[in-house]
Amino acid sequence: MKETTAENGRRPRRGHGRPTLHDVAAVAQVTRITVSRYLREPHLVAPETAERIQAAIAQTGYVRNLQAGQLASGRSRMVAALIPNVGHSIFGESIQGLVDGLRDTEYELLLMPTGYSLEREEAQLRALAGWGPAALVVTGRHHTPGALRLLRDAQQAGTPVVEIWDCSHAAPASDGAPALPQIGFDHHAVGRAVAEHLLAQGHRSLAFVASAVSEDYRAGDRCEGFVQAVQAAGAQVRVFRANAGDVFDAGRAMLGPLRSADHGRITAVGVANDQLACGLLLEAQATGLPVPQALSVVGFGDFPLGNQLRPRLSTVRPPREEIGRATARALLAALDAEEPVRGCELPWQLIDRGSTGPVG
Amino acid sequence: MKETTAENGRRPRRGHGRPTLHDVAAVAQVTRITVSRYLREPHLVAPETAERIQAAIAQTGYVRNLQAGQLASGRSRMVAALIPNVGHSIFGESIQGLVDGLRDTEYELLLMPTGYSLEREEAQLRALAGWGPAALVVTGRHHTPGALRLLRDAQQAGTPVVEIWDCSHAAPASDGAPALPQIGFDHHAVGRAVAEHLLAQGHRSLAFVASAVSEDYRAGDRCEGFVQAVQAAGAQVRVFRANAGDVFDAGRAMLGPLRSADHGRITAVGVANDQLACGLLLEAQATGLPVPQALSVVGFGDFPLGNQLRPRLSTVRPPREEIGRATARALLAALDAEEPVRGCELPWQLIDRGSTGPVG
DNA sequence: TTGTAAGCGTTATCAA
DNA sequence: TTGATAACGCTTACAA
Repeated sequence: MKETTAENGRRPRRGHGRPTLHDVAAVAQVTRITVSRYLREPHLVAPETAERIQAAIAQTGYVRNLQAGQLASGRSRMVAALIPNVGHSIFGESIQGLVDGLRDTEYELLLMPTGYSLEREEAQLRALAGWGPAALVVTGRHHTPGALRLLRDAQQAGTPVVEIWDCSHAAPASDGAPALPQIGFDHHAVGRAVAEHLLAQGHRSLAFVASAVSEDYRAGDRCEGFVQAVQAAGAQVRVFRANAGDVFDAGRAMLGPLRSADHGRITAVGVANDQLACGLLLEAQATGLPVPQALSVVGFGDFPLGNQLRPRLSTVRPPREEIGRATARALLAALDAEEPVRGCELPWQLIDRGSTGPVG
Repeated sequence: MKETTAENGRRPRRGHGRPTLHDVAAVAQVTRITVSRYLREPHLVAPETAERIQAAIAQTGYVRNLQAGQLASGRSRMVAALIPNVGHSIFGESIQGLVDGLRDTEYELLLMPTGYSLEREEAQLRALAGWGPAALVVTGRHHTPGALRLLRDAQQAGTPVVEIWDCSHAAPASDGAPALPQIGFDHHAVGRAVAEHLLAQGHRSLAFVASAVSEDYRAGDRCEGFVQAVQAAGAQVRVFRANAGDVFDAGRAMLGPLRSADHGRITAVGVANDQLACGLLLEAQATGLPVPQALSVVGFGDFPLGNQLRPRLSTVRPPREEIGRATARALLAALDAEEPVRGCELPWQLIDRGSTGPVG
């Protein structure tokens, strides 16, 4: 049975009624501080004492109160990560990497979905401030001015802060403040690479299918990079924006407009993500349009489905899981050294499969 | 500029050096408790005082320390949810529902992925105990004995606890303890319904493709229900287990064994999930096997892709998002009333599309 | 409507 | 190796 501070089994007016350090100390016949020390630095406690304390903990069913510990020490063990959509497979693997990297450390991961809304991100950050997280992870480099202020404040107070899934070589913010550390890759470069790959195959009239989620700024960067590379090469490019709703249906629905635009001259298309691209491929299949003979398609994300369709979808494989792992490593290092996070650029890969080919 | 407690700008030996209630109170020329009261119950503070406090908060840049508040009040505002795989679309929507349901309340959601491992679940619960969460959400009704003890202890201490994604009418645990409240549906019944649907179409030789994730007990329940219903009808049934690895490939790889088993007599198959089922459909498409003429296929999950293939995949639509919403509602009600969570069974739906048909 | 006193359960600091 | 003391920042109970 548990020994509780309260006389009867009911919950006391204050506190939770569960055993505290005090209860354990009483049973082990030492003082609270010795028990606390045993929990934090067992080697500083005499073996016999440690044994008594161990027994007392088991007997009382004591559970350490992390809240109180954090208040007293001023250190938090909570790493907060703000992710647009935790259910999205692409972020799911990064989260998995973060979780794996943080496992067996003293830190816990607090995940908050922002639903691709910068306003929600700011609100979450504000709520988070009261929890005093040990470190902050946000997605992307776009934030509201308020959110940016919160992030900078946290950083200046010594909290490691990092932006993931992005790595921009663009100029720093207009206010001259240094950019936050980033762990990810340059989406603009991805867009350029996709375009250059298609241009090298002889395509001169291209298109990009943008995401329906206008606040997916990373997809926006890829689109921009694509467009700039095409224009730099003196070729034609048009941008289409996918509809909201079922993403496969949205992809399917793009085929018609793509075919009829520019008098049917478009021969290659970059797509914001693999799901849209798969929709496009499925529709091409259904209507008998030969891919890549009539239209080359490149997606983004390397979702498993793309490799199942015929032709297989050419795509870009982002370092999905590695972003999470690298973030965990960088955070732990920063926490340990009491330094800012050291950001890094991670490699992505253009995978040329059956859905792309030379003009003709 | 910020007013800090510390004289210089550096971090003090203890504390975080940020403004506290005390600093705000000094500026507003009241005592701490009045500021605290203003934050919790503004209507109990005189309008003029409130105004001064408001200004003082803005001036100092004060952020409430939730940790300290929780320690003092003995109440936590953290709802913890243990989910097998946050990146899985099926759980993603439930999480979204939970988030939506908890938004604009005083509670925060702490998400922890367990990776379908019961051991990890127990470890997470143990770590969580030190945080004193306000409520606990776990996935499914299967837990290690240790985890079950932690859940029961929490429940008895007044913490709302709920199992989601399951709703079993099976007998309670062998130790006679009452089952934990559940919000979800009966997977056994889903398996039975799928089998009965196929039996009603005249199929007499059936199969079930089980998940490669053996710790997905809910898929196991569906399999069991399927098998029992077939056997109860006096028909034949075989169970195949999918390979690990790419889930589409695993589904594809099942077609051969399914066709060759039982001298090629199997005419209908239930599948653990839609991804496997889509793999099966893609392979049938690739090998020219007519579906449903030669083989009827029913999946589970109603993933968007199933509706894109031809024929469209028949499936079961689980109340994905509704589970999250209902959980949030039930938790808030339980927290409010200081009662155990009221579980509930949610409806699912068998969706008959093109991949199933009568024998022949 | 505001204030005083006394914690909440832990840890940092320094002394023994 | 152990302990006494004083925080950490906030809230409850009760008094004025």
